[in-house]
Amino acid sequence: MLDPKLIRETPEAVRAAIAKKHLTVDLDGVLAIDVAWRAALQEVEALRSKQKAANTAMAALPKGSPEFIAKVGEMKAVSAQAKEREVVLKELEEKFRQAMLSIPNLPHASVPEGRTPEDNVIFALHGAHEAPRPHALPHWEIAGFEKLFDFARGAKVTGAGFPFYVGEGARIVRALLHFFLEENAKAGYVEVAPPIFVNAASATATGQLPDKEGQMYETTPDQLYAVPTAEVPLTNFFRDEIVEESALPIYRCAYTPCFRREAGSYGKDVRGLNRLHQFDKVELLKWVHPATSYAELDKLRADAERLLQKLDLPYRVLLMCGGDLGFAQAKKYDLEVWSAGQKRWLEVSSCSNFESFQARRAQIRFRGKESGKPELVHTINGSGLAVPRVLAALLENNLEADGRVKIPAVLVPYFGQEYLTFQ
RNA sequence: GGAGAGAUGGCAGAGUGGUCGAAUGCGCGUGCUUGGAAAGCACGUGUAGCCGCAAGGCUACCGGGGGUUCGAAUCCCUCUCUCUCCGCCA
Repeated sequence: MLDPKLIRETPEAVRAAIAKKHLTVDLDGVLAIDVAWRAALQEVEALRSKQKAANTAMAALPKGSPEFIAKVGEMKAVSAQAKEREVVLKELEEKFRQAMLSIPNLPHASVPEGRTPEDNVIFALHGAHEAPRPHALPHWEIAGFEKLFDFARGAKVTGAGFPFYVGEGARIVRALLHFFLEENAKAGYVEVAPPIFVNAASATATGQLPDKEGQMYETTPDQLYAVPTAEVPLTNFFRDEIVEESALPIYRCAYTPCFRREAGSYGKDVRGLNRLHQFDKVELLKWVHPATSYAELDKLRADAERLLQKLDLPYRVLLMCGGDLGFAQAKKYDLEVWSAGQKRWLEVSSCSNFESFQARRAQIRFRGKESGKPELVHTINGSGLAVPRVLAALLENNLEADGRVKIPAVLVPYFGQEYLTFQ
């Protein structure tokens, strides 16, 4: 959510910033609601003020006195009017809130212009993704793949996109998660194991609601949402709290399974491990002082990159253009790993600065030393990392002539073998 | 799942229809005192919205929502959460 004062005082700047995201918002409509709301508010407050004054006067009068009775009669009318106007005020308030929730975050000045994914800027390229890999295959074509990653039985038991990981398949997933968590701990992120269901208030605070309602699995009858990413419970950890300024920045990481309905996806995107309804991911999250948030974003991105470097996987970093930025992000980098068998880049991490957009929805603040007043923190998050696509790249890039997959040296202590043998 | 008790400011804890944004204590801040500190003393100490150039003013908030009333922290309904006992259970 944006600061209402921002759209009220500098609507043209807001309009221009939203245009950079290639989104359309009825800003004039929002401003009109705002004007009506403020008028109604002043009306109601004047009536309440009248009631309060009468209240004080009546307290001093003898209960049954003629003056008292006259006052009751007089105030009945005021009370009725106040009630009536309050209904109008509440309606406008809700309308305004909904309108504000529908306004996207504004992009940072350093975000490049652009409309589509083709307009994203290649910010960095790491590793020799073009090196010849004569044995590379799309991972789902590797002999024995379906034994370790059993999609057929997953579909039977649950549905498409919910595979079983069996034997070496389960162990390589566990090894990757363990590796990620250990590396992140070394980088200063405190590990958290959060709830994997959240309530509507939490999903609203991070921006999943009302914007992406259909993307989450929802439970009945309790109306909880299966987390699409650990970002949601993690960010909400400090919801409605004021943290110590000296505690900032706060670094946390969490492993959770992630659940996404992925309605509308199709084709090559959903083959094999490319896109699942349930997948494992470690998320990095920071609550930071606004003055440091862009430096902290760069650091978080570097932390995520280091994981790919240690796994010796070629990757690139995209700086997302305005049109490809999400609803809530002010700036975003995507990390994409090279998948030698598919000959394409797979997104394995998305590192974003939300500035105060989530913090305002979630009311996460710190008490500023200077002002003495609560101020909104900035939130930053990114994957570190998402398992299935890293695994896909690892399988494809490291496939050898004999059909085995070489395990990266850093992962061997976690996996316990030097090769994945498909046995 | 059943029965009962409870939810008040940073914390503890009063307050059962009117002058209560809320006693008191603790904590915190500033000042006095001191060689310095402690103690003591004095004053101050919530969040948010609206109006205003400002000084300032007004309004809301006693777990959430709704109701009764001229008037609600206080009465009624409802939801959520916490605690105690019972049941069940990894």
